[in-house]
Amino acid sequence: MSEEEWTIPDVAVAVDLAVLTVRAEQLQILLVERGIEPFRGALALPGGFLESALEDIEKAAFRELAEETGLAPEGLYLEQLKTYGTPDRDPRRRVITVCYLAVLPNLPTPVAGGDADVARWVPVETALAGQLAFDHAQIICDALERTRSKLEYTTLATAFCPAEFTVTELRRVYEIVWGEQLEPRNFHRKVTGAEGFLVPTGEKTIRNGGRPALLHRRGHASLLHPALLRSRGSLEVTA
Amino acid sequence: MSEEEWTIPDVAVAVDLAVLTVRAEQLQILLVERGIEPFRGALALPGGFLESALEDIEKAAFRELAEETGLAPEGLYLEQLKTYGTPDRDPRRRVITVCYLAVLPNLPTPVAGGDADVARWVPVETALAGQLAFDHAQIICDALERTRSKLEYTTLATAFCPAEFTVTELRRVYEIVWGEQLEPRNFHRKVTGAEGFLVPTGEKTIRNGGRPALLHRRGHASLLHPALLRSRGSLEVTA
DNA sequence: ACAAAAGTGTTTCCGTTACACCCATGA
DNA sequence: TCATGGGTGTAACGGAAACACTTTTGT
Repeated sequence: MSEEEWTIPDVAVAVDLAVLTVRAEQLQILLVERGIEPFRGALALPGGFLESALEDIEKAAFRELAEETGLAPEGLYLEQLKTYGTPDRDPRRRVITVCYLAVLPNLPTPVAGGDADVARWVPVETALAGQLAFDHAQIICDALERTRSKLEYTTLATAFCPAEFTVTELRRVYEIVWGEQLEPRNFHRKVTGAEGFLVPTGEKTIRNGGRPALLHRRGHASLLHPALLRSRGSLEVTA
Repeated sequence: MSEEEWTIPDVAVAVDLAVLTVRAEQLQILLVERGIEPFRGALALPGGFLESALEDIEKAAFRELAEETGLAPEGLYLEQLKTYGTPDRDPRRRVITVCYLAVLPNLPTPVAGGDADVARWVPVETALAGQLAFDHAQIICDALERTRSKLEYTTLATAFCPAEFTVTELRRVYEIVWGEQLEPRNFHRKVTGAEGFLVPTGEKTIRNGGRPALLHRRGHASLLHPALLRSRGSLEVTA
């Protein structure tokens, strides 16, 4: 913090959200269609400016999420992703936006409620292929890489699942987010053997057909050790 | 980005720096002594407000670093750490600060030059034991954990070293940052075998006494795979 | 010759990979 | 009884940990 305190530049602070879920066997992201310029008609991340000079940033993220989606934090995972502040990222004025990454289970209530303009789920692949507002394509890429990476060394994958889920459903999350197949046997051994990852409920489900599968809840662990690594065909630089 | 664009709350945007280096066999951090209230006399991270509404955040980080330390980016590593914006973190007004993590080699020029008030290197342990301004203790903890973690799966450790260094010097970086001893033989095999981590210069040095050691430069790789993991006695939650 | 630090070989251990088969249910 | 998905055992492989000895310099 500098000692001098002259003029405070006129900078607007916003919060944007990259909300991910797995729906219809695809990784999808929550996007809104912009109703005004710039980028009118383009898809954008849900978000908005701080409501007051006293609103906490993370609280603002929760608020925006609730406003845009009508979602209460039921099994919600939220973490700060990164702050984007290139001077020209918004043509109207200087805006820096603190972005959050959120992960939700697939919701029975699609995205109703709230004052949601036109918030809707879009497959990530589709989103990145089209025109996105501002630098939101970059933000989505960063959110994607963060998510893929966190699946390796944390228990984040369970945030994509409902409160009770089967090992196979969890494996599908990994496969869909990473875009690669995993050995069912090895995956099963790994996740059931990892201390604090899963807690068997004792119940069974036949919702996927075939032999009934044991149901599990998330365990208390948030870190996974040793990690569950994806095959290194896709070694990109994040650092 | 929200559709509404009413009043923009009056929020000041600052940049703070957690600058780390290894000096005197210790992990040290660059701190300044505050000359004004609040927290007058306390140690704080170097940083300051954006200079204009058009200054890029990362550029501001570089500028503050140069101003406070007189350092030109010579082998400098800089990455965004996290943004801190609790409403009450600064008693004067609402300030959100985008924090950066920087890593430097041990400098011959301690921290002279510039308009540095009283910027000086402080062992991290000492810093955390004392009174720090604002939420800077938390920021330093986050910087520490990020650094320790990045040593595992990236080549960040070389940023602590001068342009040319020995394998043992690199190992000392790991040992000091992680606070644990490493097997010299296994470490040597690992880092010399890792594709793109080190490039032998062919030169030797006797600066550490004993048998002359081969000198190396940083290689092109920024990711380390497989990772070089610390022993899991200290499993803390970051997620 | 000796002290000091750098460099090398090998065995053991643990976790992952790559396999094929049996089990429990609904149709 | 068959189709569908769930669950298990094991051998081979690869990287990491744990170990002691040789090499090259200065003194």
